[in-house]
Amino acid sequence: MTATATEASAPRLRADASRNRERIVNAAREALVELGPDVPLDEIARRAGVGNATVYRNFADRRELVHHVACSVMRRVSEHARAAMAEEADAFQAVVRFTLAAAEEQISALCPLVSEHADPNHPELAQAGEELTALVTEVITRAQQAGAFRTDVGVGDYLVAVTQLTRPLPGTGCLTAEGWSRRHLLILLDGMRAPARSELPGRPAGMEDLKRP
Amino acid sequence: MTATATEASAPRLRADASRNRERIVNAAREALVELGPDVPLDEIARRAGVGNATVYRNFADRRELVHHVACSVMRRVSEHARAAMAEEADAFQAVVRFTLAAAEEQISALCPLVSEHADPNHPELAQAGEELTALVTEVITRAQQAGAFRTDVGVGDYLVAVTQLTRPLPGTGCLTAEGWSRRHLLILLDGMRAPARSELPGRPAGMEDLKRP
Amino acid sequence: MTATATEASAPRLRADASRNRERIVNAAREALVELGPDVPLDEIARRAGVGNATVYRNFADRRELVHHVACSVMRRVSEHARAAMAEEADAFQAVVRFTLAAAEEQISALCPLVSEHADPNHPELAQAGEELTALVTEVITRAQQAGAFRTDVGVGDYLVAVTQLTRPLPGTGCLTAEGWSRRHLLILLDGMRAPARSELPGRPAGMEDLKRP
Amino acid sequence: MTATATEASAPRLRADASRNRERIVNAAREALVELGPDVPLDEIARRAGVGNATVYRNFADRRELVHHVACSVMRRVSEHARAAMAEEADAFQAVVRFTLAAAEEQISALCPLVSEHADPNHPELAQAGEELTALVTEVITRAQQAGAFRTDVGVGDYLVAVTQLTRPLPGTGCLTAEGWSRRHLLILLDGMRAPARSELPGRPAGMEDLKRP
DNA sequence: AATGAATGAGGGTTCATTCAT
DNA sequence: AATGAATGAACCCTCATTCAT
Repeated sequence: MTATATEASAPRLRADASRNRERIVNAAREALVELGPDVPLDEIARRAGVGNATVYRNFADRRELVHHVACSVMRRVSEHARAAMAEEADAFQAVVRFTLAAAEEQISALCPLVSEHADPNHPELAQAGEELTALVTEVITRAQQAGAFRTDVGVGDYLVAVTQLTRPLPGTGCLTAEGWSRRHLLILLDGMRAPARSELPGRPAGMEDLKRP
Repeated sequence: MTATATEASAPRLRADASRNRERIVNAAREALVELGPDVPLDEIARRAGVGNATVYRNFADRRELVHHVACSVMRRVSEHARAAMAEEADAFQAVVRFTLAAAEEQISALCPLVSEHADPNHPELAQAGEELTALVTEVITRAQQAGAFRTDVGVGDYLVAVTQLTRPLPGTGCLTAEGWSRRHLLILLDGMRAPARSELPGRPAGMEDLKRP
Repeated sequence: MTATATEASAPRLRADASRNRERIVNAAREALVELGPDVPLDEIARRAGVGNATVYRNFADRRELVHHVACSVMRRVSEHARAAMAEEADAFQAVVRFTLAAAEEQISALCPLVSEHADPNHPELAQAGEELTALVTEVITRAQQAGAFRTDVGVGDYLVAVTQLTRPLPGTGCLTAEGWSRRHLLILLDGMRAPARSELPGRPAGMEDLKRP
Repeated sequence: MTATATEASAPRLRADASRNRERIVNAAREALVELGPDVPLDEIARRAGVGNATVYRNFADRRELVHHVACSVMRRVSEHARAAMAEEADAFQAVVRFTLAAAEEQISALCPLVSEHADPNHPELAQAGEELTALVTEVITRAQQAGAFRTDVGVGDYLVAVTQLTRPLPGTGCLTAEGWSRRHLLILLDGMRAPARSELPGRPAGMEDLKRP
């Protein structure tokens, strides 16, 4: 059994099983963004073109599925951060580019899911989060060091505000992301440019302020 | 006075019944903001300290309860708009004051409810919405005419962006409103000050762009 | 207190209370016939123009209300039996007349109620039933003794068959009684005339066969 | 064979699922006849030996279940009509045989269901009804043409009267069908024999008179 | 005495999850 | 391994009945 050898280390999936897994995660992302966090798992199975039990074979429960969807999105957004820093000469322009790219991934639509419907302490999710966090921090810090980004605005402020502005508009499918959110993000970023036009209450929020007890 | 007028049509409520009705609406607002639009009505009843059927006696179904919660909040926010215009000499400062006051009413938490869980065409709700809309438009327009507010930002832009920034942060109770949203709102408003610091794509969104087919 | 004297013996009702009682019984009969045995008591109260609790003040529960409705109808039908025998010379014609009169009282609509929703052993109901039974038996027996009514058909047969034919036609309000049931009753009665046109299985059913264990 | 054809459109049921479906329909027929049209679906599930949700998997709601029960019974009764005409030489005897056979299927118990608890316009139900109607009309018409059946009694009269006589006696399980209804049906049929023994008010009711607006 | 309001138990229905094929 | 079917828990809502005015 040559196959058995590899199975031991990381139970390597059969080709079709692996394909199913991916289709489920993609279907889940779409369905979650479109129908919200309470979308029936049967609906996800239907979109993926598999039986509902197959979802459970791959993901023990909803939390685990959400977990993988979140990891997947975070990794893609991290890529955007790397690309923005590598390819944009102007530090503030890198912030703008990254912000718009992240918005298109609808990363924010997944935030409600993570906190409520997945375990934020899971190592894999934590690691994807930390990597993303580090990259975002770098993007922002560079712009601040270039004197283009207000220093009374922290990375935590940036992340939460951007997330909020790109969340799907309530009673709609999710159309805002495509249509308006670009305008609103740019307005917000204008407000984040140095010099500051007003005095903010409280202190700049860092990443550590996002942790919840 | 004004309250009595609103409910004048009903044959006059008994003292205790009236108290219950109010407790239910208040419990509903809290629960809706805290647990989201799918909060079980039994939970609302529990918080209000009444049996579940009492909720149904007062409000035929979830839609009707949401309807009343929404009307109630809208009226209070309209009051804030009037006060801001009456008491603030500086036109932009009126925008700031109104924005922060509306945020504290958590009006944004109710938007998802109205669009999905109530009938936006109900006369009472429509009227409350129109009154609020007219007032917000006035607040913004005054600031624009004073040369303090970007003219490439419309009332629709303002409303959606502010709504988004004040929505309860997903997997949390709702704490963001109190804590951070003030900072984010002020940053956004800084981005809305004239002169514009960047060029926005698309056209300013007016109130009419909020209507959905 | 001249009034008090009479109250002692049989707690004589105040004029308005007595009127209410009667209105409730009448509303109940109508509602029961029209909407079926599961009609909400609130609907009966509404039709009677009283509060729902007034129904309970007069009748401890649904069973008791049904009880009184049944007694009331039975007494009226008994009157028809007496009148038919007194005023019809032909014995079979007395059967016909009584049958049609009873049908118009919709007595049959109430049978389902009595057996299921009231206590058939209650003295008052039992007595009304016995009186009615005795009268019907007399009507039938006279016709048999006159040689006009099949002797292989018993009073029990007659009662059940007539009851069935005059029950409200299922998915309708109750229209059959008025419209068609006259025709069907007359056809049935034609089948009951002597001489018999066929041989029936079993034995003639008497009143005693209606009792159920 | 015939059964398979009926359900041919569905992608093919698993053996156990098919068994369950049938058990549910049978349990439903029994329970509906015994407890009436308001029988809790949980009771039906209990009798069928399945969980309540299984009923919903097979039949979207009560209406759909009733629909299938009604179709099933109608088809069986149509068979009786065909058999009676094929095997009985005497035309009136065919009426008698068919009537008793239909009674044993307790078809009448289902009438209240169809009109109120199912969609009488559903194609499948409508077709089953039309087929049955045509067959019954033929059975009666043949007897009339043979001079054995009153011509002042229409098919509509026949159907309604027979239906009423075979309905389960109200506050009882349903025992009357087996026990007494045979006697009453035969008496009624005696009344329908030619020549007529009395003059009926109104006009003979045809099938078209059963339709309701 | 009579009312309007409050209640709790129960039915219909949906959905996450488990089981048998 | 993958599927379709089965399940029970939870929610919404109604109604008989009791309570406070």
